[in-house]
Amino acid sequence: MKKKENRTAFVILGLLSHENLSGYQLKKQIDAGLKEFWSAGFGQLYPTLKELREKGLIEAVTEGGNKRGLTVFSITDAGRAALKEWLRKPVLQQTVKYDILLKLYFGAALKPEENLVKIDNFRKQAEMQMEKYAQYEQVLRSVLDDSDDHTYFLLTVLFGRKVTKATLEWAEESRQLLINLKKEKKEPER
Amino acid sequence: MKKKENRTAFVILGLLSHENLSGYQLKKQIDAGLKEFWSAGFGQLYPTLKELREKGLIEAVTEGGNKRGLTVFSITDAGRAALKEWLRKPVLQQTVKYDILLKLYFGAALKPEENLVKIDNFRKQAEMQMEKYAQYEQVLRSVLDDSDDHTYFLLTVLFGRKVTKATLEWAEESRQLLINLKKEKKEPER
DNA sequence: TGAAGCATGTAAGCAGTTACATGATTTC
DNA sequence: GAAATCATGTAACTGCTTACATGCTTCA
Repeated sequence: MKKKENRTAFVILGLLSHENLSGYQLKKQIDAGLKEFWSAGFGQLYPTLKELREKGLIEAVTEGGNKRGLTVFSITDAGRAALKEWLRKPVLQQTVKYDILLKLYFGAALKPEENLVKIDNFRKQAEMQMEKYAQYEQVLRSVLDDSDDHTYFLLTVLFGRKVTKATLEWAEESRQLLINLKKEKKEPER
Repeated sequence: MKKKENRTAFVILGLLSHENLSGYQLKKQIDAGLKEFWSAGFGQLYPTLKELREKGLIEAVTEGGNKRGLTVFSITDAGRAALKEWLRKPVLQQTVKYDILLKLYFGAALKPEENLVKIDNFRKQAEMQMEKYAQYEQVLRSVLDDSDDHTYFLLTVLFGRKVTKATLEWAEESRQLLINLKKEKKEPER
């Protein structure tokens, strides 16, 4: 049976390639830097850490005199090799599952008004997202020359910004289409 | 324990609200009309159909004189009610997991050239996508007044088109950023 | 002293994927 | 007669989420 790649394992390896971290700190890093396109719970993180350790891809280092149970991990040479191998594998096209599109596809079962509310909520979320991206971008551009990493971080932020902006435009266009649908119902067949 | 909503079940209910279908036909409909934002395998479909039947949300009808084992399903009133209830539930913001962003986030571990190839492959896929969306859009606009459904189908196509176009712009901008990174390496610190 | 945050972990369960098995029908 | 497609289903597994358990530290 073809083994699926556990992407969480590679996210851990990737973050540990930047700096040594504990499980808890990994979670925080993911929530801070990757939350727009990745998420991970403790229930996934801790077992994966254990697995990576057994495979010799990471080690527990517990630096700074073992302050109450904090287990800090570092990546091994084998870990770095595994990370690079994964990074080099071509990215397969994947179906991105959007709940909003799923519900709109069957939208004719509801009134246009109800779908308009859905689109409006989506728009509001996207607007809040845009503000965050603008902040991220500003910060990253100001430290862009400090490290190659920053350019790559910026790429992911730019992606989010562009895509979110596109969804805002879509929301406006969709609003118009649904308003037209409403009008046709009021004055049918002309 | 809070029960997760089995979205595949609602996709089935949604499609059956349009017309009666067998498991095999459902798979084909999903691959044809929803594949840009949803996918489902037989291993998920058949057990879910069984479950929906046990709950009384769908019925086996086997119309047209039972031609060799073809089991056609229809939605019940209870099924329609369940579908509407789900459609009305607000859509929660979800993390959309993009493998390409994950890999680019850790891109500094590779050479800029390798990441450029990644972005270029992504761009090519997006370009092919765009052609499909253009075709879908043309067809749907020509039959827009035939059914309310078509407006809602069009919304999902427009979403795909806008977002894909945004990713194309992003690919171009990203290319430039990585080319700059390459140049800086050749003439460092000036 | 009590809340918030730090820190690690387990158990249960669901969604979804992959591979496999089986056989009928259609088409070249 | 072979290949492609139609058609249904099961078994095994993985990835991930949710809920729960536990205890320490910091700070108002």
